[in-house]
Amino acid sequence: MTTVLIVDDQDLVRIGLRTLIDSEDDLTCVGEAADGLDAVAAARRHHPDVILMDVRMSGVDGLEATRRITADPQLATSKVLVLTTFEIDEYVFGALRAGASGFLLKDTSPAELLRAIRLVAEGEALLAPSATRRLVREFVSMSPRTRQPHPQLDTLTEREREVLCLVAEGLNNEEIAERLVVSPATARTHVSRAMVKLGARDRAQLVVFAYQSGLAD
Amino acid sequence: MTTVLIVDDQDLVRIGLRTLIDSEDDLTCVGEAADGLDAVAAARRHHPDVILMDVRMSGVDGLEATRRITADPQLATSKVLVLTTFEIDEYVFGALRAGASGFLLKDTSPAELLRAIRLVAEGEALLAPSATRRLVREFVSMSPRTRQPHPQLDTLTEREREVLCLVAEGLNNEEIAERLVVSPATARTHVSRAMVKLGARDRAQLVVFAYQSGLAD
DNA sequence: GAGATTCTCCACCGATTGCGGGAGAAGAAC
DNA sequence: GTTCTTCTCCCGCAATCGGTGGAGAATCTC
Repeated sequence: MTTVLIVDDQDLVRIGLRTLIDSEDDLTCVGEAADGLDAVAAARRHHPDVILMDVRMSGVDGLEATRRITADPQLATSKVLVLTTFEIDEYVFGALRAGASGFLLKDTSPAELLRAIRLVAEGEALLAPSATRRLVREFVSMSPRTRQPHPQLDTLTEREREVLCLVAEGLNNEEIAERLVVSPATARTHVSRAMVKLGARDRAQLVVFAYQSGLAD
Repeated sequence: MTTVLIVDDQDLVRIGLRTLIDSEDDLTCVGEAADGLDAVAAARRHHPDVILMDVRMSGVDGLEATRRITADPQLATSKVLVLTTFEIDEYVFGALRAGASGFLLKDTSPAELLRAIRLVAEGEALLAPSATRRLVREFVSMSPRTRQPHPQLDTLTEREREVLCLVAEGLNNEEIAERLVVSPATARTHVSRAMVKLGARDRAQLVVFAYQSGLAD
């Protein structure tokens, strides 16, 4: 039997969800909460398998409550499924960063919602399709491969790129020389060439370039 | 009517998918391809709404084919739904970075697959639950908020943090002074203090710190 | 073999930088 | 009122740094 905690500040929504859940043989609603503080307390009391969490609530909101719940080692077995009327990037990403296992809109069909509860209880994750789209878009834009390396990087020789990496670690010329087992003069030459090619005045600007081009992380 | 292109190197899989799709009133299979090159050619010929794409194929694989298709402005209306037997991070993330709108496993139920095709055709995204979990985990670990700022950042005064940001832009002391409308001597003092507090020897090391602490991007 | 590229090293010079130390003014905290 | 913090500014010194020019050796290309 999968136990569910319902968190929503609207009585009607809670009643509807409870009715839906209790009508299923394998699901049971073990509690309700109307705000974030209640939610955390109820979660500690009941240790539900799944917590249906609304976002917009007075006082401690759903995202903060989710953070507190997922941060609590005692509640590691409780999964949070965020359920909201509004689909905003901030909500979607905030919920996932807060540790939510799922994100659905309230206009989801009852069948979908029940399926989501079961999936989340099994440890899987599930997002509304539009939320998935947002997440994917964000993921792609965050991906390092999207950040194509500056074309100027190709003008550097192999050795110069190597030196650039070391500069980006904060090493001075002497340390670079040690690492590469060359004379300090050589290290300086490479650094100088890299600066000319990349239009940098400083080694500091080299570091900036290295990070922004994705050479360093 | 939603048009579908099936790409898979196994005849049996293509036959099964075609039968499934053509049995639906609102879906029709307009073509098949057995490898990546065929897939791109067939897509250009038929402009399908949705392309079911296998990953593992000889020659040009599904991910590369997906990249070529999504990179083609002529094929902007075609959505790619990746369908594979193996769920590997590399496949999931690679598919999304390549521009896929969906990622499903071949053990998905026919009903789910059909639903996914319709959702993708509508411009939504859909992932297998386990793929969603991987994506969410990756997303959270990539998120800047996870990368908590170094505690040493708090030891800096407001002004010093400000100066640090400018150093991280590659500015020298004089330029920093101009920006903040103070004398170069003041800028140098702030930079020096920041270096002492952060244990940096160079302004280059300051830049490294700024990027790694998330102060700069 | 000639030419191009790359990696290696050196010398010199001026400029910026980092370091130490000092100091005044304004505001907050006690 | 005193103390603390922060922001502001200055001087001098040694070190590193960046710029310029030159040069030998190895490798690869044509």
